[in-house]
Amino acid sequence: MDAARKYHHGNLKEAFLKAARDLLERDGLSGLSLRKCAEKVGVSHAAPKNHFGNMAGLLTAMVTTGYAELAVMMTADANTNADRKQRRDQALLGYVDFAQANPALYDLMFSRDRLVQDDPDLLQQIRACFVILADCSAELGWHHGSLEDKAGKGQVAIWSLVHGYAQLVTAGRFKKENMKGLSILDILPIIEQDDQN
Amino acid sequence: MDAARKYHHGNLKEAFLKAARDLLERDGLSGLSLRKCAEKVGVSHAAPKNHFGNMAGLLTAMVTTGYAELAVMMTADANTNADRKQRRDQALLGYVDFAQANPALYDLMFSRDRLVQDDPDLLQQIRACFVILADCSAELGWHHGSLEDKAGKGQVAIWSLVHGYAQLVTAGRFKKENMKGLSILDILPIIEQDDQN
DNA sequence: CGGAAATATTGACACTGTCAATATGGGTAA
DNA sequence: TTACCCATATTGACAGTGTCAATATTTCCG
Repeated sequence: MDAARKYHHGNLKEAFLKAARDLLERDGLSGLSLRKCAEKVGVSHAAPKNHFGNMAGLLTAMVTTGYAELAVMMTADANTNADRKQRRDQALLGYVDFAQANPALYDLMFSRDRLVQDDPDLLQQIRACFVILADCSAELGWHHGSLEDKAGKGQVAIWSLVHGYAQLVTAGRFKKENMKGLSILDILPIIEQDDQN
Repeated sequence: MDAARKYHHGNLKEAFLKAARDLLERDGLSGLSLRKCAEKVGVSHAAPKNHFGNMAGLLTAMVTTGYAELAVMMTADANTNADRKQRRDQALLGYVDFAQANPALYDLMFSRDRLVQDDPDLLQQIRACFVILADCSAELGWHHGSLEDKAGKGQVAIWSLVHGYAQLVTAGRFKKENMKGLSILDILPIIEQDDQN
């Protein structure tokens, strides 16, 4: 079983995902269609149905790979003997880098009505990213109130902050004069407590 | 010139906006169409073109009213002689309340490829909301670094946090066990510095 | 009263996602 | 090899979509 060349076309599924992603970033979500994907790959217009069922299935599969890549971006360079603070910085920087490199896909990853929200693979990849961010919040000196509150509130806070920042930056909602050479790491120290490491 | 009853239908423009918003929250963005709006209002399928030009025009007009309502939600009860902290809390709570009451519209308000991004009315309403949030950041004890940095970074931080929180909450991305009776005001103290008021 | 302008309708077109029916080819057992 | 099955891909069709040009209708105003 050669995974790359089998059946009629080869691994048409991955070809569709690649074509869809190209179209998504080039023309936006409203410029993406199953028929354009099929034409780009060179197959008939109904071919995607065999692999994804429908449009939501294709988008969900594409978004799932997006979360997997996001996790990679957050954990890159983690093998080096970096300390906890460096790993936290890398995760946050990687998160924002991913959003800026794939703005249309990033938006789609938080869409509420175009995805199969209860897809097991999707939920698993989302959870993996959340775990990485949760570790980040644990590295921060964010703890008010009781200790059992800390984990939940800290995770909510860190995810809210980095997601909001990423989405607003990619949407161009901040004035450039305020963002001159600014990064998520420059925002973080404003609102975090004095680091206790 | 009676603004409410003139020409053939009356103020068809507002009727379209109301119908579109109903459909948006009921069926999601992908379930909204110009033809359904027209049918709901009781006019022909091409009638929206006279008032909005195209679909992006309708969505942009609807989103613009959304930002105006968001500003109202953030400044409600501001006439009472509340102190600065109370007004800040009201703005943040109102922001999240709006998102939870209009989740589909709130998502559309941050869409990147379905709106006329440079529409003057839209930009004005966005800026009005941002100003209110900027005042919130000024009320907070968030200032690291030089004073001239404070305004820009604080605004970026507060908008990132509240937008990320609102979107993730409405998307159901947080576990309910972590959100038990939690509000944006419970998240804020975790990451803000000791209040200096 | 009558023309001009704003507003709404009609009909058409290309495009979309989806489905049923059909065709094609590879894998496998005889 | 041969024959079959099944995954895969194609074809044709359908309802629905946004958009546009041409036309019709109503209101406004001189």
